[in-house]
Amino acid sequence: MAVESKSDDAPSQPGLTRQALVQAALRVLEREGVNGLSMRKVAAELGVKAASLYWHVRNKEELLDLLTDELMADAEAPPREGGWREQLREYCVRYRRHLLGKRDAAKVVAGRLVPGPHLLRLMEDQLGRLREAGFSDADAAMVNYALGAFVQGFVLQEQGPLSASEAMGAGRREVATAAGEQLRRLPQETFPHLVALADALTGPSMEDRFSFALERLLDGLSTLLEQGSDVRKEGTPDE
Amino acid sequence: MAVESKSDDAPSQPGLTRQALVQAALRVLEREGVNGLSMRKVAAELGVKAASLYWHVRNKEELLDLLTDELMADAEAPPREGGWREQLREYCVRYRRHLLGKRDAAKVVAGRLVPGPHLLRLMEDQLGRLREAGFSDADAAMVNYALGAFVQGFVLQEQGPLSASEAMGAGRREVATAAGEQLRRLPQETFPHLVALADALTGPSMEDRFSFALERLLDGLSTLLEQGSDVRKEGTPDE
DNA sequence: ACCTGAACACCGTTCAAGT
DNA sequence: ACCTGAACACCGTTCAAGT
Repeated sequence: MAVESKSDDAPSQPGLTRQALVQAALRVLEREGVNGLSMRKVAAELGVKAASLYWHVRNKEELLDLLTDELMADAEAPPREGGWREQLREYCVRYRRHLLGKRDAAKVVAGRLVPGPHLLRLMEDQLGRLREAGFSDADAAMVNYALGAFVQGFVLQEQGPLSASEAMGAGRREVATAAGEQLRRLPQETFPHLVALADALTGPSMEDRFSFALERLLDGLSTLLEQGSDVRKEGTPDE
Repeated sequence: MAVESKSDDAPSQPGLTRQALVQAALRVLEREGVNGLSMRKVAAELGVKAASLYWHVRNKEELLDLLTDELMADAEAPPREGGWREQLREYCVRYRRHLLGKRDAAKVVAGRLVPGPHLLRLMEDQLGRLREAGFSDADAAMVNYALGAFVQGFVLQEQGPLSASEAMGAGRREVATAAGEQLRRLPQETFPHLVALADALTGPSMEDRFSFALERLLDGLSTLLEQGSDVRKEGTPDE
């Protein structure tokens, strides 16, 4: 029963830690992108063989879960200044910038709902502000989810290559104007709107598109708050 | 110079077509999911070796681009009934259902902006309705993009495993209530809101979350339409 | 308890060679 | 023009074996 007979003086904790794995994964991600992020490379980054990782982590999925939370480690909540609208806007703008700042972050995070400790910290803060703003508990929870999904979904489009196969080789602007050309060349009779709106469709930057959608969403939340959150009923739209 | 000397009576076009590749890819996707979708399996599905595919397609990315459009082939625009709001709502609801109906569709489509012919058809239709509803050209284009990104982003969360590593083995409801338990167990002092809103956060179904976000967005579009689309200015929020 | 060697069953892609 | 064989350089994961 004397299981702990190892009387080494130095703690000499196992060379590998879950934390170390995640940090290594983070470096590999930054250096090689999500497609280059392999268990073998993470192991190599730690001077160890791939099989070793499986002692600390069930599989790659679990490592990606941990990595997802680590990506949120240095995300910051906005200052508590201005109304709820400014604060929520800043939340989304910062979250977007944060994801854009880490290579392929959206692709790692997307569709991964596991809330790690770092994300919980941010949720706690945002939920507090939503309740203070007057949102009901149910609405606050919904808004919190909606904003997260919104930003993640948006950045995912933004971070993926614009035109897939021809991502490298041409700048974003060039690809966009080329797409505009293509739309304008469509047959007028069957695609009148696409032809007419070619510029409007391909002109705006990702930043523009994000702001647009964000302001619409915030307007929608304004409406919700004005109505009082329990007056609303399904099936009674405005027409 | 007599290049076409093949005088076979039957057209006997090359056994492989891009169309055939895409159809095979679609079947593999449905059968094995996005993780099982490999060039080798697609080739096998066609009774051919993997190397052959590269005659018809630059690489896997290009095949995925084609597949993305094929996934939209049987998507249907909603009936032209009711106001713009009902129609846009139906658009989003149907798009979501359509993606949910095809295995891992969101994961294939997500972040792939290349608009193929099938998507163009839908865009043309939706842009027409947006203009009729009174949206400016610039706004119509933005709304079209925003709705697409919104639904895709949402379904991506929905289609991915709820809790990553433990996706299989427990139903969605079970995982959710377990998550609720976990939230309720957090330290009250540091996470008062998470504890208080544990039910509100984990209770609602994905359907509920989608509807909520969608109605908020539609409310925001209402506001835009009422204001007149060029009155709005940046930097003059409601406080 | 923690790490390795070696293997298994896969990948995407290229390219000379066949027809 | 279209397809194959064979190879290259990888994957994630398992598991007996080492220490």
